Amino acid sequence: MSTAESSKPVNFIHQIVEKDLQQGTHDGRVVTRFPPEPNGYLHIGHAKSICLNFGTAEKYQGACNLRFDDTNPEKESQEYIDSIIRDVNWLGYQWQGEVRYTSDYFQQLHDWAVYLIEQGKAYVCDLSPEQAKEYRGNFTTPGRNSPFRDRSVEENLALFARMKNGEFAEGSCSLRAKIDMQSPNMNLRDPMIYRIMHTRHHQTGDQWCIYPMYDFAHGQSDAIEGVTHSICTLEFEDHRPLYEWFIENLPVPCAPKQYEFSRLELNYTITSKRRLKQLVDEAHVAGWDDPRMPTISGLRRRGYTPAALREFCDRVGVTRSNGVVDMGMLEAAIRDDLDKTAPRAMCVVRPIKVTLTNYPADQQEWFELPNHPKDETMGQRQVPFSANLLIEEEDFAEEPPRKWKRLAPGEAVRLRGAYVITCNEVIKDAEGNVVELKCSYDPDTKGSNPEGYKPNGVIHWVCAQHSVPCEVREYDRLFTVENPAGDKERDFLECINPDSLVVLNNSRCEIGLQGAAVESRFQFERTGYFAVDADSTAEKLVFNRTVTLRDSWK
RNA sequence: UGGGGUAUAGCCAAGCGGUAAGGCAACGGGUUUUGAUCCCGUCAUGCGGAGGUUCGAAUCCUCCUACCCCAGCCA
Repeated sequence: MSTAESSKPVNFIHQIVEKDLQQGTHDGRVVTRFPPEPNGYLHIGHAKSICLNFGTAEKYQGACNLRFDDTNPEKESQEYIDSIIRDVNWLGYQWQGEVRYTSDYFQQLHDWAVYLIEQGKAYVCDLSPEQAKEYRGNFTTPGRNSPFRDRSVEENLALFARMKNGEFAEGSCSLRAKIDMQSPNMNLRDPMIYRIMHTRHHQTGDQWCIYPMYDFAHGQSDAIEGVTHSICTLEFEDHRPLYEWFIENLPVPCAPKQYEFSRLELNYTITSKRRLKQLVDEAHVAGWDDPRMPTISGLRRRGYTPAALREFCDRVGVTRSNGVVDMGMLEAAIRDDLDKTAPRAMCVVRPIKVTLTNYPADQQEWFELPNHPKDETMGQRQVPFSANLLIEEEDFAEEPPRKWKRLAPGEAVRLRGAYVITCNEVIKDAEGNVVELKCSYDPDTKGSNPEGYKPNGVIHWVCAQHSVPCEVREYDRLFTVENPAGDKERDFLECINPDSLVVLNNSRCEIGLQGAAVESRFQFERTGYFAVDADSTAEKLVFNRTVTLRDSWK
């Protein structure tokens, strides 16, 4: 097979980069940037952008900057900055140099605004927000020129200086680029480039009371940093002509190019910052890092690995078409990773007592089980065994359905890594609930099956005394419908899955898990992948179910 | 409604004029002391629709349709 046949397809952004490299555009440099506004926590959609930007730099020996697009201090905070830095780091990417802020460039941006005024390409407009809206026109009606459009350079310079000096109230005037009020592209109808905002900024304090708009800040910041490929999402497509207008009309050091790709959309969840914030603020979840949240920090706490998230982004691909990715793809990615890397252990989530009537009551033995069925480098572990055991409630059925491969009256199953047992007696409480199973074990089945004998199933178990009490949090998808935010009739909050979290307090895991580190991950055999939650204490381990095992039993 | 985009299987996605990759899901079968993993197989005479160009079209042309984005002093 040739390398061409075996190599993975190259996404359209990478095709552009390769062509640029080939033609020597941007002097052969590849510089990207991940530019979040610090107004919320990063979510799975951002992961796609992070992977694309950092991944592109990595692939082509370029560099990627981390820049906070902090032009609107009203919505931003240091908490968000800290969380974003943490999340990008956790995903395993390293940015070039220091973390950058658009606010680092406020002076330069201001000077360029002055430059535009001097060139007669920007003016101070006294139209109120309402009037400006009216003058802008709409899709079918062209806009009209502002009555302040033809102020002299001198007047504009003076007015802009007074804006900057805090002489005007918010909303009383703004600086606008003089482009084309008739343009079919609304972004070109004399866009606002500076507004007055008497708000303290988390980085620059009270230094400024005028702040640049996104359009005026973004491209120029890219240029300042020497960005070559400015990758953003599709909704900024209409902004590209404006992005280019500023680059062409300002004495910027280089000419970055903007490219757009489609946002990641996942079913059974939401990625709107507004709604995620609402879930947190109204306490529908425990916080931004609640394991049910599609945030990076939530996924991390849920037990997802950076490798799985990166693999997922890779599998999803990069295109310009809007689609909705199935949650199953995300789950497949984490299963693939954890199957290879997570040590196995046994944990009985919903215990039911099993007493071995023919096993000496005072006897105890230890079995040696592999930590991984295929990877012997992961070593072995010791698991204690005695006459008093615990098995999973759902592994016993008084009246087993067809093809049942678990325990039932009169039937035998293997206790994983130990003996084959047979259920002889079912003990119930006053309400008729099964509370204990009296079983007998077969000493000849220790470790392996005798000649010609094979029980029809294998179940997990734990020693009643020598096991560790723990709390298990079974997480499921947060919403019951594919597109929670897509229903005009029903608020997304009404679509929250009432069973998205089930807490079990009587679970017991094998002794070796005692003291397991927060964030360590395990496969609880036959039940799923679990990660140790930060809520764990010395007295009680808390496990989060990351994802169940695939279950093909119907 | 003016402008800008996008349509390939249930979902994501390759393809760039030479006869429809791959992944997820699903469905069969094999191995298995996890109903897991792993392995093998099936899954688009078809590329939003209709015309056209061509020996040959998912790829080029024309028209049509559907969906997404834009009328913040948000990003």
